[in-house]
Amino acid sequence: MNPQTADQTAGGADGVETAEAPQDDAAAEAGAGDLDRAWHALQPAAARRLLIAAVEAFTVHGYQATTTRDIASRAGLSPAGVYVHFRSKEELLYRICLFGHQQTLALVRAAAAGEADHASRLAALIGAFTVRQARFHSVARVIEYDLRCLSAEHHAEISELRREIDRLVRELLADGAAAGAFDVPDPAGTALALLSLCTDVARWYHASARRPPEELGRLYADLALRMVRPSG
Amino acid sequence: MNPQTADQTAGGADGVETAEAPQDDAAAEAGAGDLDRAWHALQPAAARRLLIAAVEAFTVHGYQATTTRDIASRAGLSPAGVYVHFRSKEELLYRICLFGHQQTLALVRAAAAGEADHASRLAALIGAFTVRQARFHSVARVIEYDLRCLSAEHHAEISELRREIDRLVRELLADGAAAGAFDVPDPAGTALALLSLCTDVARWYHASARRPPEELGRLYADLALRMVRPSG
DNA sequence: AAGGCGACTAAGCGCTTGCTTAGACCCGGG
DNA sequence: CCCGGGTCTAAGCAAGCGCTTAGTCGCCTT
Repeated sequence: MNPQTADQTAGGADGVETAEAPQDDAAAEAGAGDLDRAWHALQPAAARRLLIAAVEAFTVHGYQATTTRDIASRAGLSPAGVYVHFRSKEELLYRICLFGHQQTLALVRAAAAGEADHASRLAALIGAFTVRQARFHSVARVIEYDLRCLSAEHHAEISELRREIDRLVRELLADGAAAGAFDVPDPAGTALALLSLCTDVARWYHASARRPPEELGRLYADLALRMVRPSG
Repeated sequence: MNPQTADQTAGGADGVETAEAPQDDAAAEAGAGDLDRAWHALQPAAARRLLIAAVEAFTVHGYQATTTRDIASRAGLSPAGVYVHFRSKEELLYRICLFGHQQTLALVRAAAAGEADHASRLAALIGAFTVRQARFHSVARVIEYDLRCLSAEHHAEISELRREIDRLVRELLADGAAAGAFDVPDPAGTALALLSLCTDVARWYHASARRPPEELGRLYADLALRMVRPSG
């Protein structure tokens, strides 16, 4: 339907600019090797290749504007080859969302569990989530942007995972406040803001961003601590 | 963190739940009266009706999945009626993005200019931006989500406006830090985070959110001040 | 060597898309 | 009363969509 520029800008030092170009692959493939490793559990290989191809295509054009022919050709198959492994285009999206959310939830749980005090737990959680959103920004973008294209049933299932992540953050803030470690007048609102901040990384981050994932993770962890820091 | 098909949530007290339904209009039309007032300058009336109809449709389905027939019928016209006023579907999106960004830029400039000290300026800017993103969440969502569907030329033009907003925030942070009012180790990163926070409101906010725009604005302004507050 | 089975393709079906065309309608000025 | 120009519609075109079908290929088992 439309020509288009591959990424949009948020406005920050990282979000801005990227002159027009690399369009498909330079940006997507930087993470594609990582992704192939991270998703190695997905078998058979042709199915995994299709999922990764779908992530690339969805990231660039969005779910709705991506054709199954595009996905198939990125995976080196004919158009009909997709349907050997997946029932429909929507199932590709569903598998991406499901696996992506499961991995994120596991990561966030582990990060929060590995620390002793409330502040370290919050910093670890926000930092780990941010790093993941940046490193796997292609997957993250599909997961965050194209959620609404899922069928009602699949959407409900994924929403459950998202609520679980939300619950984790909110409880951490409430516990920290109860223990006197945090000053949080509005725990629900603050949890919302923190997750929103991490989520939105998927929108503006791109492979050539000048800020590496780890540095962004440290920045966001610091900002999170500032948001809950007692004032005195 | 998420309910249903029509809109998605980020996860907080506001984002969650809204049982499945009103889909098209109940949610969109709450703000549509506001929008008709806010966009009254756009003439002729049929063109404005089409733009508002396009905002509604794009918000619900996204630009790519919206048909020109849907837009036309929401505006009470036949499919061909669109092309009397606009060259193409993309021009509708462009006009929405252009007008929306111009209004946001003007609002943000005015908010920052109306205050004396650095902290008040920051709070006013973030608060005003947040309130606008929440109140006109339909427009905001189109503007933030569907940017990439613009033609390369139009995309570049809108990006210029976005960079201007970014510059405003970054300079405010730098000035405040120079004057000793703020503690900001990473002004560019913090500006990015602040704008990202406001931008993302468009993703999760919906008309029936339990938190009214003004309350969210106060929360976000407070969080912004906490992010830059000197630690002593 | 024969048979069976999953992976894959060439071709194409039915449908929807953005947009065009030819013409009907409305309304104010002569 | 007629005309001219802007507004709008009914009908439809070419292109592209998701997905199916019928059949081929190549590997594994026996």
